[in-house]
Amino acid sequence: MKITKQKLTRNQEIVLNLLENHGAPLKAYTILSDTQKKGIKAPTQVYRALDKLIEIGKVHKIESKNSYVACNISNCNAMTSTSFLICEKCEKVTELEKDNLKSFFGTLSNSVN
Amino acid sequence: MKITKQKLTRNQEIVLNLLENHGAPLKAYTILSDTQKKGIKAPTQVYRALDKLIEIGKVHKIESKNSYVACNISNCNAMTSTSFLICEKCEKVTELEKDNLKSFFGTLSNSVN
DNA sequence: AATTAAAGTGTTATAAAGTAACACTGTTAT
DNA sequence: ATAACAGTGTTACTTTATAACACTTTAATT
Repeated sequence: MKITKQKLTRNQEIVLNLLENHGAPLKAYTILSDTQKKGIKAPTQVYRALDKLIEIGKVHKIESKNSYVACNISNCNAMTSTSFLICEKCEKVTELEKDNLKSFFGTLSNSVN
Repeated sequence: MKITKQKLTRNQEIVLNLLENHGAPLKAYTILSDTQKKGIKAPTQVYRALDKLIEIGKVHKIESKNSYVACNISNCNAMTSTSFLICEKCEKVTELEKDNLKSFFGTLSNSVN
């Protein structure tokens, strides 16, 4: 069975499509204004869609930028342990494959408690 | 020569002392209300102090929590490459020594460009 | 010592980011 | 079919952070 967007609702799909087409992080209010022609009218609608997309791992939030980006890792099913390299000159964002990161932090967290 | 707080200004010291005494992350507006008895009256004053303290490495921002915490690494002089383990149950925050992290990401970023 | 540059201060106002609440609608799932 | 649940649209609001401006302090320079 291939992985599709079928279970996404209208608003969720609008937001995800925008993020995927854009290919770089966007701010919530930019998403709002870029989707108003499609019928999204209030911040709440954007944030609700983002929350769901983040929950299912399709979108990640880049905390340090208050921005949201479509996951570009194929067959991504990790909702957590994401991280990004952000170029301080050109702002280019690169998502890291998370498995190695997860084990990296996993080891550390064991040694801490 | 020992490392002191001498070069900090009044507001910077008020904010740093609060964070150090508290020993856990605080939000900017909590810092504001907790320092009003000491004369700090507006968000700007808190953010300015935080900016400086972050710049010199005495304080780190925890982006995912919009919170600020005093650096607890002795002789810290790293302004970047900090990271934290945050317990999802008790919210306990543990700062990681950054050298290993820095090299971890350093290797990755070389392989990405 | 007088002057100037740089950093910091106090203040008011405002922008940006995110959430609460409520009535309603569509979609499964027994 | 009807209950349970997730999603919608809407208004209002809270939280987080910054802009702008006039003024003061500190240290460095001639």
